[in-house]
Amino acid sequence: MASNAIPTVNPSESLQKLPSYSRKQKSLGLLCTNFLGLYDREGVDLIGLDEAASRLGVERRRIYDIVNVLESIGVLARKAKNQYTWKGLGGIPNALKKLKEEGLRENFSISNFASYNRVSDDEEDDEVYSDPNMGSQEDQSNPAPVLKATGSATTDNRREKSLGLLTRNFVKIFICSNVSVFSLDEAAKILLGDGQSSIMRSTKVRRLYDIANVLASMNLIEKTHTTDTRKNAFRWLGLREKWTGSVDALISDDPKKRMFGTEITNTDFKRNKMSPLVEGVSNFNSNVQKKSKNERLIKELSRSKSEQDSKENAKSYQFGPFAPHDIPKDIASRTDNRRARQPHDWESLASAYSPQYHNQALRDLFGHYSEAWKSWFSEVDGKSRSSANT
DNA sequence: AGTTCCCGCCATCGC
DNA sequence: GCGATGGCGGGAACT
Repeated sequence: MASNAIPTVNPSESLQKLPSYSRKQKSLGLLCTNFLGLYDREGVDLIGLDEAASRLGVERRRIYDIVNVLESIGVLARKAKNQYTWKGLGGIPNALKKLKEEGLRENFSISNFASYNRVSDDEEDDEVYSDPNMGSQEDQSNPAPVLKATGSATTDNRREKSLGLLTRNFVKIFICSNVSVFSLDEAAKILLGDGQSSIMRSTKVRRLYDIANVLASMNLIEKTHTTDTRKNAFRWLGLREKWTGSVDALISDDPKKRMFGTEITNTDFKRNKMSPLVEGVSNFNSNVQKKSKNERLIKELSRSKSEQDSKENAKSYQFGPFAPHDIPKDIASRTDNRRARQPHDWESLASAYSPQYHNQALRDLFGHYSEAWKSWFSEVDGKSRSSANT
């Protein structure tokens, strides 16, 4: 009930005219991008949540959000209170592979989810649990019990709704079905198990937006719309030719496609009120701009990119932003990738998969990932080839 | 007006 | 208790 307090505007700031609040600058997607830009580098092993929060200039609460989905994707692993182990982007392939196996073992294999099957979930970290599969008479009988009304196991109940679990299930929907486009509403419907609708689904959808935004920032999925309806939806991109055209991402003008860490996440004001002082932000900025040995590489990349720039517009597809960081602003905002919705030719894209690094530096940078990518790609992403669906 | 989704209150968890 | 987590939904930005 007691809704938020009143705006409480600091008099000294009131004259700042309440600058145009930009929601985009505070998005989870951008935060995720910056987060990766900050930690996706050699030497990173442990990550403290407090540190991350201050360096990124955001509240701790937001760190929990992205960390939970990143963990589901295999980028991080919880180590202790307030501390995570950095596994890196290279951890994604295995995580997805594992999710697919789990998903197939569960009801996620149902194509199209014609009959939305309930999706209860309960495995934690593989071991410990004796049999998450096999027998299956535990509770398979009931059509769609979902959510135990009883507050018995509050812990389970809570975990059942966790962002992490939701993330994993969301990913499974894509990975395990032969459908690559889902609206969040559909996804919520599937994950909630047919039955009830109401506000419960809208809450779910809100969470899915959060998740989708960070996954989208990593180009694991992208925004589109269902063909039939004009309804907004997300398409699974998976890893694909992630590294092939990294240069694109490096100099992309689109925030969402820009490489990690190229833009500050927050400005000093909040939605209503103004924060007293930017402390964390200035701190963050200096960190992001920290001199990097990659800087030279970046320049080089942008150069080689411009050479083949012209032909790029035609079938341009934004490749993953999995790239280094600390790119100079002027370079970052150089090109105009204001491309219109390109007619996705996923068939050829998939079959045309062939890592072509533009130079030695890039190869060095991404080389250690390529193997895992390739092996994973042919396996997990195989479905996308046979179903150029919609 | 409908969609997207940030913000932060406050219930729970874990010690 | 108390700090760490993170569910949840109000409501503002965006379309």
